[in-house]
Amino acid sequence: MTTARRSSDATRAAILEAARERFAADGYERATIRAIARDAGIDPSMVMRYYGNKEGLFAAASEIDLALPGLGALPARHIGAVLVHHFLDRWERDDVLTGLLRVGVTNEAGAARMQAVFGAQLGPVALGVCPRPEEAPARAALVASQILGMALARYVLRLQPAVDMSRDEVVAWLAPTVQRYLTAEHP
Amino acid sequence: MTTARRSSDATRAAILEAARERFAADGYERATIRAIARDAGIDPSMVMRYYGNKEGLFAAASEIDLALPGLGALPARHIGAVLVHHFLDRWERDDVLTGLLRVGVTNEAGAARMQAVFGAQLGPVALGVCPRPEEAPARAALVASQILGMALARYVLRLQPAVDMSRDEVVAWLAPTVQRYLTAEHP
DNA sequence: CCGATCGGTCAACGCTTGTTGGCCTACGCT
DNA sequence: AGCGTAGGCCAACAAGCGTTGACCGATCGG
Repeated sequence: MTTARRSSDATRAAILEAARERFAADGYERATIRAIARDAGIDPSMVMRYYGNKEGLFAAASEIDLALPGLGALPARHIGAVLVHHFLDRWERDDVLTGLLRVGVTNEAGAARMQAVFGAQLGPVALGVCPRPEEAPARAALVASQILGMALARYVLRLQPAVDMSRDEVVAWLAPTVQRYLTAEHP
Repeated sequence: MTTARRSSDATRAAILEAARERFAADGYERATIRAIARDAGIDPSMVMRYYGNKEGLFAAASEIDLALPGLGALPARHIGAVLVHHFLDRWERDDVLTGLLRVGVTNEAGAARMQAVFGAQLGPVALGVCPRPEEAPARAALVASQILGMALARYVLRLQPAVDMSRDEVVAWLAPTVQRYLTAEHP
């Protein structure tokens, strides 16, 4: 027994998990392929075999589904609270979003991915509830700015007061903001 | 005439300006000392002479004064709008803040600097206008989250709808949010 | 007029990075 | 039993990085 062998898929998954953690913790440049390979318990060259190059690895590692809840059923007045709550959940479940944010700030491809994710997944929600359809993109961007800003302060920069707030407090403060961005009349 | 000589201070300043631009455009790791030196028109070793090492250069390049306006004189009801307007100005005057944000997301020292800047300069403003003094840090963090979030969307990630909004639109949307975070009763 | 000082270059160092290609070996199939 | 193949390692590559120290010429005070 020199080295334990795994199925190809198991190794792929191990690499992906290690990559997600390292991208989230270190950002794109400082998350080295060598470190990721070490975390996954294999040789760096395996990463190249499975994902082509570093960009390809990041592309695979940053695939994400925000899984925003269906909006039709619930009362339109509570949509702000539901949305904020859901985003906090999503952000704390794993570190894919943190990684995406960290990379998106420095890396062109990361920024593009971020645009795509929020555009495609928050856009429809805004379209569904806002008064005039042509305002939907701007309203979605406003919501994104507040959600991303809180995530930035709380999970990335770790501003002390933002970290100390409870989830309920965050929801209580942010929900009315999001609600207004989505449904209020254009000021 | 082989090479034009400058005063020491002029070169220091040239380096600092080049460093600010590169840090803002590329983040900490990709902003290389060699590239900064090239921009400033000198040899990389001069950067070391003047600023010791890369960390020292960044520390010097990220010194910033938010220059928040005095809050005493103006009517307390307009403080949200004034604050948002001022931040947009400050953000667009030069790229120090963009650089600080870009670096703060990946770099420990950058995050610390960001915490210091916003804590020390936004904190007092919150303390001056919020109902209960012990809530000031949390309120300042909330304001920071919205301001930073908009800066992130507009100047770093460049989400299209956020870029397309006029300054007045941004102020109109964000001012009530900031106003509420600072002065409203704890929800 | 001469020597110190100042602004500046040059060449190299040790190291890390992404990436490549060859080789090895255990396993599954026939 | 024997062979192909899949999973994996190893060693090396070229390039780029931060950083160092020796050297050079202009300038300026005595």
